[in-house]
Amino acid sequence: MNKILIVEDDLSIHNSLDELLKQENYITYNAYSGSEALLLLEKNNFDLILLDLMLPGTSGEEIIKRVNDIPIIVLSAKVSCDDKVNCLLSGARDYITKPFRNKELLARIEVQLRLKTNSKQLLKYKELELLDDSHTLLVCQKKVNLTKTEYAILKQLLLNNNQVISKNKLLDLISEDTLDCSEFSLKVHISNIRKKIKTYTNNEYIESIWGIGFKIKD
Amino acid sequence: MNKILIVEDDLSIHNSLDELLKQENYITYNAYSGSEALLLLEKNNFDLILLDLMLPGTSGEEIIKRVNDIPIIVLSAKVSCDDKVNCLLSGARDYITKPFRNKELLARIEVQLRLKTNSKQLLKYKELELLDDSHTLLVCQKKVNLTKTEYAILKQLLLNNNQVISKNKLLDLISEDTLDCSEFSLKVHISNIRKKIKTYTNNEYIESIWGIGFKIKD
DNA sequence: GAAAATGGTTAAGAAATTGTTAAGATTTTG
DNA sequence: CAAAATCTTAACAATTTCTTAACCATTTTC
Repeated sequence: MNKILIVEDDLSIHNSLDELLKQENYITYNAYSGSEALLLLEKNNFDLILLDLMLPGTSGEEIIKRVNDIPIIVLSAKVSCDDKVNCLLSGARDYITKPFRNKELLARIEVQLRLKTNSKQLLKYKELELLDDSHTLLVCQKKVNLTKTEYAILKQLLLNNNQVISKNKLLDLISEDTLDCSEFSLKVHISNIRKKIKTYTNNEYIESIWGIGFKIKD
Repeated sequence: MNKILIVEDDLSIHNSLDELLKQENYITYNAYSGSEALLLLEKNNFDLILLDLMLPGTSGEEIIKRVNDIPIIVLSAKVSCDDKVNCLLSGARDYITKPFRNKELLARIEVQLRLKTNSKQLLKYKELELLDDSHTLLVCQKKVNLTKTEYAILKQLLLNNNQVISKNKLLDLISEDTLDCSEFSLKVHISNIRKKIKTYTNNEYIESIWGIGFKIKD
């Protein structure tokens, strides 16, 4: 679920952008002036900013200088080479001149967001996503809190996707992260993981192989 | 010293690109066909690829699919939206239509190379801002004094924004700034930082990941 | 089809980790 | 050197997680 901030004062452009992005399942935030954008930037963590240059309040160029760690795509009617070069050199990642094709905008947005997620280590399977560096599980893009042991178990199952892991092997694999885990508690943990996954989807993910162990359902 | 591979079969365009880049102190490598490009890619480690689409031998589109870890800027006479979208979605970082201004090309090259080197993030997150020189923290623009150790801890957490840092790793990271910090005192410091942040905002910023460590809340 | 074995769920208490506070030790500053 | 600031330690409280155990469901075996 990527969060995109739209900074644009022209209402009709702003609304059509907003609609377009929502159709693509982005979460949009709306600023109609430069100063409003700066306020939102203080409260939220965005994945991308779409930025008009000619804004009431703080100018787009000013915002580029203030923002450092969030990719910015400039959307501007200014077609001059100098404007482009200025923005790109002062920190913008891309510069698209109006009018533009929606498909191209979406593709260029994808490029920037791809860079973010590419650097992250993740285990993905259908609706499940395990973000290793933030130690979180996303089920249908929604955060689910797992305990240390639950996380370790699910990680091993996903690592050995579609392969059966015996209970003993599983216990062995997670033994670095947790001590004293027995077969008794393993089944409780599995049950708890299933319950947590079930809060956001009806699909079963952990399959029991009778007498042997568990695997991720194909 | 950045190494750029130019993949272009038109001799006059190729040569003028080569000259332009050399003037800017880039090291250029030259491929005049797709297959030649692939050969060079096997032997060398480039920082950037400038890629024409219509090539003898392997096509530009094919090369985009083969290359994964090197930023590609497509330079093409194809102006259609579909061509752009195709390239961008299949892995290119940028797409410039011919003819183009040299200055714009150079700026867009800078953007891609900047991403490589500019991995350090600014220490600003939502309502928090760390002023690196004066050892102060701004919470909602208000000054808060941090001690040396507190500053070091928060700095490491913000540098690894939204990523879990184990307690041991954290202690290791701050060991340059402070000696003898144990897990016992770490939790006291975290508690004190939280208390200080709380004087100006009700938002939680430092999250505990049970059994592992801490991270900045998303 | 009944008995035995395995798997699933639940709840409660045990165990481990984290949070808070205060006091004394240490370091820094004037 | 004394005062102030900072850091560490330790004790206790609060919280989260883990294990145990009982009970029920399902599958296998005989």
